[in-house]
Amino acid sequence: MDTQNVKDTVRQIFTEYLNTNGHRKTPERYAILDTIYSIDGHFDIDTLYSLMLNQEKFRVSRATLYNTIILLIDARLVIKHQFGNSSQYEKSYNCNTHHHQICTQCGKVTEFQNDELQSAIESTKLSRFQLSHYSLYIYGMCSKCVRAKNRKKINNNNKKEK
Amino acid sequence: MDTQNVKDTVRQIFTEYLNTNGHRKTPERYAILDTIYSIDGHFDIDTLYSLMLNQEKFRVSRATLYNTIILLIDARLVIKHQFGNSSQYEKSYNCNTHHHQICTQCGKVTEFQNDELQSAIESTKLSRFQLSHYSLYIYGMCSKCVRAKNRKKINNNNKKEK
DNA sequence: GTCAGTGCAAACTTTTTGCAACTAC
DNA sequence: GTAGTTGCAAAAAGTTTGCACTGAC
Repeated sequence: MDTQNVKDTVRQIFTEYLNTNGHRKTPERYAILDTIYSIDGHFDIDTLYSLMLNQEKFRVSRATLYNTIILLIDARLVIKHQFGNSSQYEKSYNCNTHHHQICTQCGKVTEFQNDELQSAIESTKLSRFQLSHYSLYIYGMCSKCVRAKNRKKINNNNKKEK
Repeated sequence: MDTQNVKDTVRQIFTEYLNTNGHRKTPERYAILDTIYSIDGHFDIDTLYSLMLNQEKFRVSRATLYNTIILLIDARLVIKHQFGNSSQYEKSYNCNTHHHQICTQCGKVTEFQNDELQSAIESTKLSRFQLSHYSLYIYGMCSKCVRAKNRKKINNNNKKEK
């Protein structure tokens, strides 16, 4: 499915969602949905805000962004992550499921796919719970930080020996 | 292993960690470690702060709590979660691995264990990455919120039909 | 016309930072 | 004695809230 097709489809899904839940169909909401589906990968509210400002298509306030994104999450069109300080968001319709590898030292986030893992998680039986989505965060150190840390340890040992 | 044994062991691990990394062994740090290992389940900085105040054993500032907890995470004695608004922490030595089920409506967090899932995650091969720990968050709606939401939808449909 | 939704600014919460005082080494 | 730590208070960062105005229905 190409980008325009996806955008049309999610707009439809959103319209249905707004109808079903008795919300109004404002231009702000559609502009936000559209912008989000133009972004690849993660973004935070601030990034989205600047992006929409620069586009000059539609100016929306941060408050509206926060409000709308709650609806989009509820409509299953966006998912929310919480690594680092600010919440990160991501479009979720027609996107490959992926997992996240996070370096505890430098904070770098890498995505990876693993079908076995995915099916193991999806086949898990949950009691009294309607699954909507999931996030797997794998924490550790990237090779770069492992090396940096080893150097530091060696320095400390040298100091002690003096 | 009983609680006192665990506390002694983690104190040793922490001492080694502080030595290896050239940090000082302050009484504040050990008091914090001790308090954390008295808590079952999740806690946030504010809870830990009040807890330590009430104990009257040792008064530490929030700044020190933030500083120390970074060391404890690095020493693999504590893990950090980020659901909800504030960061949640949890002791991690000698604890069963568990996964988290989070209701997107009411925010309720339930823990569950699943050995198959655990081994699937732990056997995943990661390139250029030294795994330290991981968190699996499963989002969805708890049975209570599913029912509440259905009632709301029915109400909206009724309104439209009038 | 009505009320949900918006923008703005202020308030609030959580976390970080700068600095003087303290203390582990 | 020195430099890593602490406590405090101020600042920063992210998010929520109150209120007047707007526009979708």
